[in-house]
Amino acid sequence: MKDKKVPAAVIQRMPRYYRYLGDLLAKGASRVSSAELSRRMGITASQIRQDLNHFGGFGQQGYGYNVEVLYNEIGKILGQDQDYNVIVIGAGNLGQAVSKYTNFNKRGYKVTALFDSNPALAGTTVAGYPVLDATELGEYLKENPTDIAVLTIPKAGAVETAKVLVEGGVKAIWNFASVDLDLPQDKVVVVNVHLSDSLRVLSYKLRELRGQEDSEEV
Amino acid sequence: MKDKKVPAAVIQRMPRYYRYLGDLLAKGASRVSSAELSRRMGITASQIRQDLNHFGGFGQQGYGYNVEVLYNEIGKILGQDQDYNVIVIGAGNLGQAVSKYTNFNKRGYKVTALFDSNPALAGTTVAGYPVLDATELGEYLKENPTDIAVLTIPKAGAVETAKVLVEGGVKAIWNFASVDLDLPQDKVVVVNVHLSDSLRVLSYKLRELRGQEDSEEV
DNA sequence: TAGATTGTTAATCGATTAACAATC
DNA sequence: TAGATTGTTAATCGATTAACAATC
Repeated sequence: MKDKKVPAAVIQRMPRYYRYLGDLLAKGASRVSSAELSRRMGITASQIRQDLNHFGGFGQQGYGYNVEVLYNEIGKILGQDQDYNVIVIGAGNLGQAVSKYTNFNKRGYKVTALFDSNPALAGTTVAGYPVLDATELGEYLKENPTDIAVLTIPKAGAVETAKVLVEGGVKAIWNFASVDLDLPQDKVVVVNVHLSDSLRVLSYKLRELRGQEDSEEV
Repeated sequence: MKDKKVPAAVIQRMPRYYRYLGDLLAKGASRVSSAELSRRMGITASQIRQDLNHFGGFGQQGYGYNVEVLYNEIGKILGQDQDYNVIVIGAGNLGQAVSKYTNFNKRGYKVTALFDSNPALAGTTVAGYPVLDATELGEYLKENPTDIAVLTIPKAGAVETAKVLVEGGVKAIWNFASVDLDLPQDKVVVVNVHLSDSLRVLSYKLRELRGQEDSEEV
């Protein structure tokens, strides 16, 4: 039951715990030990216990963890017990895919509108959500408090648009643009999904793997 | 010019260096010091030099780094000097978005086909690429050597499909399915893009930010 | 040559793992 | 009660930062 700042590495692992516990729950498991979870997830039991204890003592000596309780507790930690108003900036391929992503809409993330700078798209709908003109963004945010914005526009306009979002009171940006936004940390949180970075890491690893294969062929 | 295994954290940072150097190059900068890059990127100059020296001594004392040389060197490290045959598994929203993603097709990643388990989609095309029936995957791979597969199907079928990919000689999987694949590391490399995990981290941070705001309002 | 900046070694910091007393 | 397993402290490991000699 500590309260120091939780390390980023720990936070990154929480959704993975959440997934594995969800799977166990779906299987009807009622309890799980850190040792059992360790085997399934391929990380040490020690790390699991350390990680969880950043947030509280959810287990019980001699018993382990109640799967449902732990699942729900982690859900709360990850804000899965709340609803969010979401707008999607950019009605291109990626913006549309995110808007339509069903798992996304199911779980409390409520898309209210998309925005695009292409005037031809304004007035259309995507998966039933209205597409508005990008110039209306600031005005829209005044009337429609929004928790999360998904940025799926090219990097050229991303930094500028992000400022409008922050001024409009958006508190969280899910950034798919290939650029680092550099916004005031006390006003807004950002999580980057740099797909091209990710693909380059994959390409690095692929080359590395092939290098190993070659050296074994001697 | 060492050759120990490069830490994962370093590899994750390489694409970011690559982006910043690309920007500098576009601006016409010919040289850059680690101190200058440090200021721009918000990380220490020491870390930059340490990171780069995992791969080689690309700089010159008293001068710094030649932007173009360093950009190209990192490009090689990240496999950006090669072409890749790519297939996309799942012709849903995400699969289509990835297939159409222009930045992706521009840079040596050549989509050859999509696969979908929905027979209604087989025979159609997405952005000019043929959509084939998922049952043809194994056969296709025999005749069409493929470097990279992009997995954009629901987690239910992902593990099974991944096995077919590995058997078919695919060496790299870009995994968008919300599941950990657990494949033989000497046969295939995997990079995960767990979007729902990413969104949960954003939700965690949002809650954290709001908690700070509240405590300041006292 | 003098100044600048790297490459690399050494020091520090933080994260992971191990160990074990507490306790269900 | 005896066995199991947590929560937590201590030990280890690895990554980041600092310092500086090498050198362009």
